[in-house]
Order: sequence, then C-alpha cells, then structure tokens
Amino acid sequence: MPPTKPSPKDEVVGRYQAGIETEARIIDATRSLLAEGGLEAATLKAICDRAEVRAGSFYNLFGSKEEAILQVVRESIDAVDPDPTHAGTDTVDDLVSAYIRFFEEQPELARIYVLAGVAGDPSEDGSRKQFLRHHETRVERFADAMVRGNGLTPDDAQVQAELLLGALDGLAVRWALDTDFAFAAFAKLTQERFSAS
Amino acid sequence: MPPTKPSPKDEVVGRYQAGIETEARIIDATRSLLAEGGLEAATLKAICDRAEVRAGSFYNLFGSKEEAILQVVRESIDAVDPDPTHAGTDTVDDLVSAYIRFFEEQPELARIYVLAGVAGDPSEDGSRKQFLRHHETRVERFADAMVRGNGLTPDDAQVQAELLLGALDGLAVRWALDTDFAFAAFAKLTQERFSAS
DNA sequence: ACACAATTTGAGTCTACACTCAAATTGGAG
DNA sequence: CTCCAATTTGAGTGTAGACTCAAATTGTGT
Repeated sequence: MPPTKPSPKDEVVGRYQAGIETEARIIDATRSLLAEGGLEAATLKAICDRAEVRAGSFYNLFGSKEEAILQVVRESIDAVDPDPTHAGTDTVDDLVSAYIRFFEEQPELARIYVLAGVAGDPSEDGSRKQFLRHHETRVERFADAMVRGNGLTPDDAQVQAELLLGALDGLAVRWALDTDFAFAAFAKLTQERFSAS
Repeated sequence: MPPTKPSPKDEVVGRYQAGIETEARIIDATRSLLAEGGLEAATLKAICDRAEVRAGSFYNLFGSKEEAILQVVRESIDAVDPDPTHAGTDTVDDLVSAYIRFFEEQPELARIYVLAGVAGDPSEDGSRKQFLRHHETRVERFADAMVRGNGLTPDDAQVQAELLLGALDGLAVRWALDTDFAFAAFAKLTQERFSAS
C-alpha cells in the first residue's frame, strides 16, 4: 500500500453539482451493500454497478475503496449519537441506549465497525487507529456522564467507563456472532452493574 | 465454496512417518507465521516455504488453508485450558486466569480467534459456528464454576457467566486494538464485579 | 462561443492468492 | 525384490478484485 496518497477530494477545487451527486450515489450504494451483505458484498464492481458509475469515477472521488467504507461507518455512528453537538448533557443511560440502538439498527455496519478494530495490520495507521481514537473519545463521554450523574471522581469514572464500554463491546461481539442473543437486555444488566457507585 | 469436501486426512488409511512429520512441520509453520504476522502473513506460499513443502503436499494433508489455521487456533486454546479433562474442579478464578493467559501469551492468535468470530459469512458454517459453539461451552464452564463456588442457582449463574465472559471478550477486543491497555488488571476488576453474589 | 476545469468512461493492468493434478518418488509389508 | 499405497513435486490454472489512465464528454464563467 503506497504511503497515503492524498485522496483526490482533498485538493481544494471548484466542484460541479454532478460530482457531488455522484459522490452521494456512491456512498448510498456502499451503505446499502454493506447493510445487505457485509464487507464481502461491497466489492468495487458491486459499488460501481449499483451507483451506476464506472470505476474511474469512483477513483476520481475516493482515494481507495476503504476510504468510502470508513466514511459510511463513521456517518452511521454519528447518526445515532444522542448528543451530536457535544453539549455535555447526555446521561449514561442515553449513551448506553445509543450504543444499543446502533447495534440493533445497523447490524452489518456494527459488525464492520468491530471488524475494523480487530482486523488489519497493526502497523499501518488505517482503520485500526481510527477505531481506537473513536473508542477513546467515547470513553471520555461515558466518564463525563458518570461524573455528572453519579458524582464519581474523574479517575474512578475513567476506570468505570472503560469497564462498562469494554463489557458492552464484548456483548456486541457476542451478538454479532449470534443475532438471537438478547443484546439489549444484557447491556442493560451490565449498565446497572457498573453505574452503581 | 464447494459444499464441504471431506479433507484428505479424514479417510482412514495407513500413514507413513514421513507424512506425519510433514503435517507437524506445516502446523508449526502456520503457527509461527500467525504469531508473527497474523492472518495476513499466513499465505499458502509462506506456509509451504517455511515448512519446506510444495503446495501439493499441503493439500494432500489439509482440505484447505483455513482448516490448518483453525487447527492451530484450537490447539492454542486447549494449551491454556486449566482443566483439560473437564473434571469440573476449576474455579472462576482459574477460568479467568486462563483467559487472561491466552491473550497475553498468544496475542496474534487471540486476535485471530476474535476475528474468526466476527468475520466471515454468517451463512456458511465455518469458523463462525465453531467459535459460537466454543463460546457456549465456555459459558457453561463459567456457570458451573459459579454454581460450585458462589452457590448461585443455575439460572442466575448462566446469566452472570454470560455477562462476565461478554465483558472479558470486550476487554480483549479493546486490548487487541491497543496492546498497551492493561488487560489483566481490568479483567480482574470485572471479575470482582460479577463474582460478588 | 470559447476556454478550461470538472467529470466520466471503459478497457485494460497488475497482482496476489488459493487450489489442482498427472507424473515421479519413496516407504514398507510380504 | 516387488508391488502398491503413501507421499511429494512443481508447473500450472483460475479467479477475483483493486486500481490506472488517456481520451472523450460535460458544465460554467466570461
């Protein structure tokens, strides 16, 4: 893999409406393919076919296939954020609920999200690092909510948040394995365990 | 993928020493490659080169590459089992310790283990189903240990075991993401949370 | 209309695998 | 020694899938 060639879009340029619409069509196609058949289904050919675009157009807009996929995953996560503006008003309950909602509403995307974290070469700073950064900000938000809501000290809250989020991730993996697993119920039980001071 | 052609080894036959040694060399090669560079590194070519064998010999012994990899992962898990004979004498503490040991001693294999669960087509009954079955027997053993040690009712123990193991899996994923994460310490904290009646 | 940038096309290219098989070689039982 | 089964070889085969690029086309400001 070549050392992070800047993606075409990064260059600041005037854009035509056509290009913007094509980009949207590609993202839509990628999202629906991922949702239907997971990573396996989202081949370049499949994406281009569904978006009614030839490969060259794809690469005019995205630096790589992975770039488009990561964008879809990121957007999906944001879509269920209980407090997108980071106003700091969300409770632990809000956060856990949002987490549950993400996994229930976007099963395949959730699976890809987990996958992105576990898979991939540790050395390259692709999806792995991004996943980690995202995890850390999430821990922060859980910890903040715990300080506000349960009156924990920041240090304690940090540990509790890490434990709670870790446990939720584990249940999510368990659920990704077997969608009959009662994820939401177990998640709530876990929340109770860790929210009690 | 063809519908599960029986692997050559399944046929009951007389075996020569040569073949047995070759098989061992292939498994060793696979294990060391996985440990060093994860799934990515374990290509057929790499395995055969390291085992000093040509591709044909590999397929004389294994039905597919995946078969060899799964065997390695299975053996690694068994290697840290605190109670291989299933005598039912292991405590929750033993089980948690074994779990921690597996992740600390075999980081790459642990990663592959998790990956095998999350990745792959849900429809095919390959690594995914196997992972799930393994998970379920593990939950059983945790639950049994809880009944013996903490005097829980079987039903309660089942739920607690699922929660504890789920939480441990989550921390493992967290650690797979960033090996600086103090997995063992958090795992112990989690154990305390869930072992308290 | 013109110029120039943005966009699109589509026919490749390149590569990295997993896997096959007919023929050669080797091991050992009788 | 002889024969047959077990094993090994290695040169393919086949495929799938990401990515490229020069040339054609389209959009827009002037």
